[in-house]
Amino acid sequence: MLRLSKKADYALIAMRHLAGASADSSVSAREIAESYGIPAELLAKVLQRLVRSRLLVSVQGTRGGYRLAGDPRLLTVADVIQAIDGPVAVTACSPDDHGCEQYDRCEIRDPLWKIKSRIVDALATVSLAELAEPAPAPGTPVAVPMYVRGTAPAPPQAVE
Amino acid sequence: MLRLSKKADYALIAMRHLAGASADSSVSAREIAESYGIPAELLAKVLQRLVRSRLLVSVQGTRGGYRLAGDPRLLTVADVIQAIDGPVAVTACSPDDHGCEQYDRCEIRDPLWKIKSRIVDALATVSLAELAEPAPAPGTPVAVPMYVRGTAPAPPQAVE
DNA sequence: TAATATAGGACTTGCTTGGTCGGACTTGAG
DNA sequence: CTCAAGTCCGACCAAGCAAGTCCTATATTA
Repeated sequence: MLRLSKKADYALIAMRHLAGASADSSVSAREIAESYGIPAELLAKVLQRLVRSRLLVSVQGTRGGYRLAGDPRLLTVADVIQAIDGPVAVTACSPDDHGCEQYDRCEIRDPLWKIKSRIVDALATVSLAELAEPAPAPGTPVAVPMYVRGTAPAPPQAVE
Repeated sequence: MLRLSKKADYALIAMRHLAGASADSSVSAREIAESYGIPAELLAKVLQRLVRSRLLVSVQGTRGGYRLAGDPRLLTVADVIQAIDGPVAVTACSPDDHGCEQYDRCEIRDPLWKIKSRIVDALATVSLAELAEPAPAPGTPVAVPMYVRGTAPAPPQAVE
């Protein structure tokens, strides 16, 4: 599995949309919802959470809406996902919180935590700017290392 | 989130345990379950699934149990997780199956698929052998690229 | 044959997720 | 000042899924 939640999907779609919009106009939740066929009330709640996480700023009142809170080249997919779904965690336990029956007997924590940090890394290396223009011309400087492009031949095993 | 299921946890714990056991003796489900405080019936079903996926072989009857089906250096965490939770998928849709309302409007698929393949990659580069000996002596040859060790700083290169 | 394994389907339960509703607050226009 | 459009935000509901239990069948050994 490892599927991310629909709310996270919606958040990414909206953030990408806003990354494409001009930086000083605000777009309403309803407008975005209609563009992509997303339940408006739900998207609203998602956007509110993004505001609370300081990824968006909201403009209240008539003709209000949302705007990115920062440079789309610096906001990453990881930021969005963590704002919605909470911190990425592969295991039930973390260095602080041993929320697991077999914590003391467990021998697989450490390697899994390493894997987790590689996953966070994968999420953090894709910026919203990249989402907004999915086919960057070769040589376009996008504040991100290049190994993210080049769809990883997914080594030995059957990926599916 | 991105949390993996408890069944997958149990599977990894069991597989690691078996990777540590001698290769020609079989270990029963109950034995493993008791070692780690895992519900026996549940673990049994997990192990059965691993047999069906050809990661384990089972020995029936009294003093039966389970054995790894292959070299622990070649079996990876990705294999185990995919056997239990099904193919890793970050999005609801895949190149074949557009299982999503906003498939045609959606612009974030491709980058997310790239991220997915990076995640699979992270899972596939950790072998059961590595799980079994979490602190490999420097220089130990374990059929796996070395950038997986060296925890977090996430080396900005290589991958391929 | 008795004891101990795996194999596997059916079922319960509790939490999470997706989605809805209704009210409070903000702004802009008359 | 007041009203309407629109946003913010918490509470609520329902369906689905994951975790765990139970029960039966089958295989193997002593």
